[in-house]
Amino acid sequence: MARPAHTAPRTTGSTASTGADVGTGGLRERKKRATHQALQRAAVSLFRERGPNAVTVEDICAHAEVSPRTFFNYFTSKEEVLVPWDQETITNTPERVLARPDAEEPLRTAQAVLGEAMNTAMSGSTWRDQAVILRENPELIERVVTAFRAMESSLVEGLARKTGTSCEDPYVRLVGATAITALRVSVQAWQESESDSSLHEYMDEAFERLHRGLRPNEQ
Amino acid sequence: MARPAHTAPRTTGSTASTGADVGTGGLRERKKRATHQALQRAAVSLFRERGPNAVTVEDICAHAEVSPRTFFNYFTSKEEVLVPWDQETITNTPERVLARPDAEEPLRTAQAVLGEAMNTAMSGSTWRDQAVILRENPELIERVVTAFRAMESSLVEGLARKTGTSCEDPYVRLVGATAITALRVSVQAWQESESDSSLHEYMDEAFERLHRGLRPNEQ
DNA sequence: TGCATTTTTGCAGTGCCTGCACGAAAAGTG
DNA sequence: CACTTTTCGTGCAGGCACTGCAAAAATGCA
Repeated sequence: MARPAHTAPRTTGSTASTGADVGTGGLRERKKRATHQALQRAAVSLFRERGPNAVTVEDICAHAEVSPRTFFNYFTSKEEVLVPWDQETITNTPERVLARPDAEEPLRTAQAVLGEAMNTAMSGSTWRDQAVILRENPELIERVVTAFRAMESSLVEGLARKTGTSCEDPYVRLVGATAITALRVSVQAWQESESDSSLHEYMDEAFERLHRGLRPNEQ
Repeated sequence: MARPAHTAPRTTGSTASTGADVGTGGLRERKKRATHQALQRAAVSLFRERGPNAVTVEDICAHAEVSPRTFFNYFTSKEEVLVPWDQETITNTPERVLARPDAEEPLRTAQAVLGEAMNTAMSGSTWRDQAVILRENPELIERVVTAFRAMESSLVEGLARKTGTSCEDPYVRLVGATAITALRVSVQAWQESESDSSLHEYMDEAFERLHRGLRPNEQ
């Protein structure tokens, strides 16, 4: 049930984005990135082939050519390979919130910051497949939500600092939680639409509705 | 990971509320209710004593005096004992949505129906303890959210029928998801406040903010 | 009482996930 | 280049959640 902090190889500085910055850091850094990526690629690939239920951690590690034990040095659970954001993006969030204009309404700020975050996520090499897996196995969203919650906290922290209140402030919390929810709904709608339209269009629509107090469309 | 339907004893009609209707139905019905309740009580009680991590299914069953196997005839997971709603409440939801005035805005409808649902939940004998457990172990909320998702679906279905659209309609989905989120935030705030004020006050505040487009308090 | 149905239980098994301790690879040091 | 220190990969041993299956017990009904 509860997942305590694991003994993951610490991320010593520098970006940990999957795609970029490949040559940065020492040998160690590079190897860690390689292992992480290998595991993620293997997992996502197998998940798509057979469906997540039919893939064991052992399978993943066989493909990634590491010991099964190693998997849990990088991910706390089997499903964590599906989270769209890296740690960097999450920890960055408060700063990015503070970087927004002072006069901006919190909901708008959240919209903008989450938009940026999704851009980062979508530039990852496995995003497409991840999206397909989540569409075909909606149950998994529950598990992935843990990562969303981390983002929510980060968002709330930023908003709290920006508005000069605390993270426990009900208003700030509500904005954070609602924004994440809007994101979730948008991603889902976007995935189901097999669409040519971009995720951002769905996000804009959702946030616009929120901003209008969720009133029904006057037509 | 994914939790397929389990082989639970079928709930043949009649309410399954923990407290009320104790004498209804045949011996079988009563015994089933008794077992369910015994398991839930035992689990909640042990969770409070030792913390959920230190309680095994075996422990729970020992206290409830049933076989460990039986636990999973009633609950699909260890944490399911913590969900605040019974199946009845969830399946009822679409009807209750339709019973609301035609002119009412969807967000208001959601607020009203969730309010009723929480009243039912709070009348359960284990609610107080459940609330404490969730407060002390916020990680568990993630798991319990599964049940919230079921409620969300039910809510969306009702709203869709009420407004003459489909369950896939983005607006209806957004309202449902947002309402559940507001509920979650409200419950959390209420729990943390050690308060004399009622949950409904927190819910009203949250929904009012939503209705106003999450704009910051003009002061 | 005898038969059909439902629920409980034991058993055996799969697989996630953990702590621990050891060896190897890499980094820092002189 | 040796020498120490840190970090990472790995094997092992084990706990525990959860599942399907089939026998056994309990209940409902004629």
